Amino acid sequence: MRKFKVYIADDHTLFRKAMVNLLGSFERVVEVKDAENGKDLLNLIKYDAPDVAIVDLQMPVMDGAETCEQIIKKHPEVKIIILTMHDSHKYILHMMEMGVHAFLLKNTEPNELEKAIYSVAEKDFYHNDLVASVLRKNITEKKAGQRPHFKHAEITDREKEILVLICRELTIREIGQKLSLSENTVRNHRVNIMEKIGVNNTVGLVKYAYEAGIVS
Amino acid sequence: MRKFKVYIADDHTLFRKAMVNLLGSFERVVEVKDAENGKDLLNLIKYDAPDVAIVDLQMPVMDGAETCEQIIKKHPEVKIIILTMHDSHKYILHMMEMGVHAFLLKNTEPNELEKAIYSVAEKDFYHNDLVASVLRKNITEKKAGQRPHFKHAEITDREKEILVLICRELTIREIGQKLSLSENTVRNHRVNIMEKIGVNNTVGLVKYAYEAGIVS
DNA sequence: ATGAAAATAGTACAATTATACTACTCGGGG
DNA sequence: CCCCGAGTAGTATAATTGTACTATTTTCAT
Repeated sequence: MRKFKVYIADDHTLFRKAMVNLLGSFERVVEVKDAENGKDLLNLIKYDAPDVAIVDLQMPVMDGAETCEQIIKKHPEVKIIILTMHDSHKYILHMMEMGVHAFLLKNTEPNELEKAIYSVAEKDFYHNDLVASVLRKNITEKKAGQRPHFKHAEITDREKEILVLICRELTIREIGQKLSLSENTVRNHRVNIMEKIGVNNTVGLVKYAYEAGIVS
Repeated sequence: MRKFKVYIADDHTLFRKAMVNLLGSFERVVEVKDAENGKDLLNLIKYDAPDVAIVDLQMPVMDGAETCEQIIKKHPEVKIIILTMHDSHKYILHMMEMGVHAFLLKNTEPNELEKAIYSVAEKDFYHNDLVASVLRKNITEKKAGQRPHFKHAEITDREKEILVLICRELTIREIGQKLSLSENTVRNHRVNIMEKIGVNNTVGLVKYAYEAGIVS
């Protein structure tokens, strides 16, 4: 029976440490290390690669998506399990395309996590209801053929910067002043973000920022 | 050396179960029970009261604030520790007034949680940096005397209902239609919410909803 | 039964956001 | 060398939100 090395990245220390405990109690897990953000996780991996990396989607410093992209590029042998609070279909699809190996909500049972670890380590993928529903939704939406298919374009650094300021309750004008930009430019960035993430008002922007871990 | 019974309420099963593990490993904790929301926690307490209840501020069904209010009213002997992801000064002050015994961010170290448990169980309160900063801020704001002092009024059920719909990206008009209300009424509720929580635009509303656990 | 809080509805105007375009510059990859 | 995406800036208009009030009815607790 193979045993596995597992690393976990999450910015909430209490959750992370508690998870380290839990993971350590799994029979086929032999070693657990933890990191408080994506950057630290990458450093750990560079030094000594694990079988499985568990990554919180919501993290500051380097968010889950970027972290996974790096891991997949530099260490394709490491299997990735994404943990997320919100079942945000948007990224899940995007990250499946990137090659992530499993998605779990933070309200799953510990034994499902255990199954998922063994599954990704041995069979490359863990297929659960969450993933199934995302795939199904994707199919039906394609059939309906409504929107221009949803650009899975990443939002750029500049756009992210502006999104952060929007979430600090600044108006377009104030953001323009702060960044020494024309209000029109800021407005354009804002519109571009909204198009990329597929929303059409401020509420959608803020929700995205929360769910992507760009704020708090 | 007294030993303590500790209950925890959190809607994220993985976090909760991991915490049960962690709590069980503390020397002076003899019994741990968990509930996935405020209602269940109250039932547990009614049946057999613990020394300390750890409550997540962000929960559906019955949110942290309401849960604490009930516990304090019906079981004043139970000490309460609030766990929160966001260091939202707003509620912390409000909940301190209610009589909650400690506040911890989810990114504190496990041993701080352990200290906090023993402190609230024996000395009624655990004073940390988070609490200190809230108190300091409260003092300075009072001195500055800017806003009409910030009503710590609870938002009502109707207001909460409307806030939820706002967070579903409905406009005032759509909410009015959905609830069979005049747009003006919805607008008024919206304004009242904003005043109560001390924000002045949509972004603030959505952030509050997230931080209070009213959405996702 | 009486006062307070909550819920309802209104008017009017200011400010901001949302939509829909065009257009120029710059740097990097094919 | 040329194209493309990112970043910048603009115009114009519609829609929605934000502010500031008044006012009536309902509901609930003392």
